[in-house]
Amino acid sequence: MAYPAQTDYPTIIRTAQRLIERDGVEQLALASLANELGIKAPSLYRYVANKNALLKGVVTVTIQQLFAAYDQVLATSPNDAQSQLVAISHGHRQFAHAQPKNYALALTAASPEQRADPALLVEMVLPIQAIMAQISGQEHSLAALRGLLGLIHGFVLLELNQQLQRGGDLSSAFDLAVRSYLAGLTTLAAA
Amino acid sequence: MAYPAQTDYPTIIRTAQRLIERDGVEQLALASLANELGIKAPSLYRYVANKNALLKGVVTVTIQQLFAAYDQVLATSPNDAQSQLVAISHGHRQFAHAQPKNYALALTAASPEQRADPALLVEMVLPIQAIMAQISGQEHSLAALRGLLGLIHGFVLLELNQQLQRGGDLSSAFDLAVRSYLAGLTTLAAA
DNA sequence: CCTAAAGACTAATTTCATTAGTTTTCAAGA
DNA sequence: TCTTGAAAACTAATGAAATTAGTCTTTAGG
Repeated sequence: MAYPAQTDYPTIIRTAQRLIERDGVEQLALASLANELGIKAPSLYRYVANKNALLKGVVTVTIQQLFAAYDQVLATSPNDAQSQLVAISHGHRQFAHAQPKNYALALTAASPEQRADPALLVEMVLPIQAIMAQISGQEHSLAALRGLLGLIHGFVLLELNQQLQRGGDLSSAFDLAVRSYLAGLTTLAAA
Repeated sequence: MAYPAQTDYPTIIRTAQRLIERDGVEQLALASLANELGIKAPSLYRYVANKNALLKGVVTVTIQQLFAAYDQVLATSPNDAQSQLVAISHGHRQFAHAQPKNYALALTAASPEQRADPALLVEMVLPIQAIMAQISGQEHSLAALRGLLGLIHGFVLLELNQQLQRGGDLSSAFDLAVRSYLAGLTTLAAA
């Protein structure tokens, strides 16, 4: 009905993501974001309820992008479960390295109000669980999946937080860790 | 010299830790902390350079407590490497559950200025690496250690961030994951 | 006693998020 | 064409927090 919008929700989220990746979340002020969009801070409130809601939006999009990356990986990797899980692990890690700030925000948001809807996570991880079941058996597939996600996520976070600074090839350490876990699963969980 | 101090650095850190655990970091205002200590906010600046430095102090102490817990565990567990690493893993997880807010802060502090000195981490983790070497061999001990810490840390963090909400026994899933990883290591890294 | 400096206080200042109230633009109906 | 109303933005104000500046108070040591 009136007044042409000078921005929109997707643009706001995308811009916030960009600023976060460039300067860190702590530096993200609504005024800077608005400025980047060519509007004033209060105008943002037409689109988001408050700053927490804005961050939750960013977090949600980031997680969707992560799982889109999963799909990419699956589309171009061998058909056996082992290869696929290894490929997904590396894809996950690469994603995190490509946008470390947003990745960390998405999965370790301090305030519950900034976290993504847990149901989203569940939905997106189901296909992976199916693959995992081929290795661990149905019975242990949820537990086994949790272990793998934990391993990937924890390793990557330690990297991103500069807590693995003693040198050595981190990519091959990661690869060894994932393969070891999967190898162990086949002997333990299948038994 | 003069004027009897109404507080001191250790007390400030301990009190901050308590408030963080009770209300979350986002809620920690210097005014509240000061109030809890019976002083006014500006007086805190006698003891810490700024809020980031305060948080870094909290983070450092939390990590020291975590590794003290490691020592506790090692003192009362069997002598074989496998048992010790499993015990440490569970001890780590229990520590995180006992003080989730401080744990998350300590290991995922957003701002680098709030993070603990990386050298501290290295120093404290060396004994664990020695144990790990018995399983993985010297050559792979650093990589293997990184995988285990990642696994533990990631699993716990997913739990704390409410991202493992689909039911099932998380303790046994954790146990399975750790044992699988260690089992896989013996076959892969030792080979 | 005096005094100097440590330690605490009050009173700004600054930076943000958020709210209130107002103005502008333009689509649609008279 | 003119009016109008509502969406979208703006300016100005409020309030919370961290931090800084400047001042007072206590007491150990001379």
